[in-house]
Amino acid sequence: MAETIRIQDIARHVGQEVRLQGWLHNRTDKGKLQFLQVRDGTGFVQCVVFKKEIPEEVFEAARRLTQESSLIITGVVRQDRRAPGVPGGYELGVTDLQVLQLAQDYPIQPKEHGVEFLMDHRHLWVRSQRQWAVLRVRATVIRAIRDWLDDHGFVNMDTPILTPAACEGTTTLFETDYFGEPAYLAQSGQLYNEANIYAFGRVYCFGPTFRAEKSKTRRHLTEFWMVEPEIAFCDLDQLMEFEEQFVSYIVRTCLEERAYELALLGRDTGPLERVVPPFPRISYDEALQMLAQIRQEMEDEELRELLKIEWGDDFGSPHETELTKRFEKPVFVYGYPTEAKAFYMEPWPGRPEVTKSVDLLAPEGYGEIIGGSERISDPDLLLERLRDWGLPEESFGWYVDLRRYGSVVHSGFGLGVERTVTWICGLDHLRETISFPRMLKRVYP
RNA sequence: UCCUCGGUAGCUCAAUGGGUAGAGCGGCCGGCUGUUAACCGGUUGGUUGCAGGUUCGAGUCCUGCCCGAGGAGCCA
Repeated sequence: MAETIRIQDIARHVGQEVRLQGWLHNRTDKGKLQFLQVRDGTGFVQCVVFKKEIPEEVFEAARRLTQESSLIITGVVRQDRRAPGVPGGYELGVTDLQVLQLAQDYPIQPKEHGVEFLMDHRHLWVRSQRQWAVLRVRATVIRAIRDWLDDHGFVNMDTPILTPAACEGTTTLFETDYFGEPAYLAQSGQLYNEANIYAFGRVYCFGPTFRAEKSKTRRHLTEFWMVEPEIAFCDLDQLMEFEEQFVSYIVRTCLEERAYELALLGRDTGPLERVVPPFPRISYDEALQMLAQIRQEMEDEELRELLKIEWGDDFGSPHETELTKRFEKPVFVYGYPTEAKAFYMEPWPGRPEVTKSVDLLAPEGYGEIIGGSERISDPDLLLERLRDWGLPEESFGWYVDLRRYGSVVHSGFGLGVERTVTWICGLDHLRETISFPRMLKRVYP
């Protein structure tokens, strides 16, 4: 009996009779000649059925196949540059076909659909080529993240998802019942990993993060994945070096391993090829000057209004988008105003109104994919900040403790997986970068 | 929460100034030996988001509501 192979390995079987197990993705019927596009999870391949080459009942079975029917198909692999698929250029000259289930009325057609319809059918939409490509890039991004960190001395140290209070005390949290007490779904593991670095030096947590913000934009999910490395004996400059090496590795891995997928998505990989260290670094103050300049040259009245900003304000999406359009690589913006950032950030030496914080903005208008900072290492300063921010000292007792027993300079950052995948894939909305997105108006399916 | 746009066949959309709701795709039947979202012929298909109002007559005008999309704020 013919060997069962996977489509991704098809190039190694030219001239052999093989079996594929999969689903009918699409078809073209030319009468006595049929083209079946079959997918098996690892790729897409064209299977060609000639009436005169196979028994009548097999030809009839092929003729009656419907979109998404499950099947086992046997045939001889041959090279043909006309054959579409991933990898393209190979097709199967069908000799036998076994239909496992004939699908009825599959709702998603190979044509344009609206977002609402597709999201209602997300459980089926993931089968389509674009979604398949995006989600495979995501898997590669995640593996690249772990590989790089594991190879650079980081210890994976996952942190609790059920937490007693806001880590940063600002954004809205999802509340849940914890045996009669309120508990909240984590929005960051950072504070816990600031404890873990004192045991392991370099650590990272990687998991889902929850924000109950009523954000209704193309760059927000209520449940998203974030990797948060935290590093002992690391200041802001060293942090930026980590970040640019890290991000460059992720991008390069996708270029090397997901070339088919990026091509299928129509991604221009030119801008991604340029993602190599060092990345440009500008201060918040310089960024404000650039924005002022951009505003002056801006013809669009409405956009000019949106780009208004005063010293002390954090950037909004329009600011990030316009800034990053001016750079060919991801760009670091460091030194944000203290009042716009979290309580735990180390003040700039000699400028208490500025923090040793840094965001990494992805180019081509994509904007923030990383937020990070050097953390306060002095216990008295930290206590002062807790008071200034109006946070309950007793809740942060353990956190202040970390500054009492061998405190060291340390830094860390959080990278948003979905935003990174959106950028690498060149998408205009991050909802396609996770298999079942959770958004303001979406918890089904 | 605010601003803008939208909701008509399974899907994507059309329908003059208020006058019998239509096309493509899909499905079904038939044809075709190189298709790439094939093509050709036939056929099937509707509580126009919901409720009320104006009118001889409402997909179209008015009021309220529901749902979705894009953006702002907030953030990764």
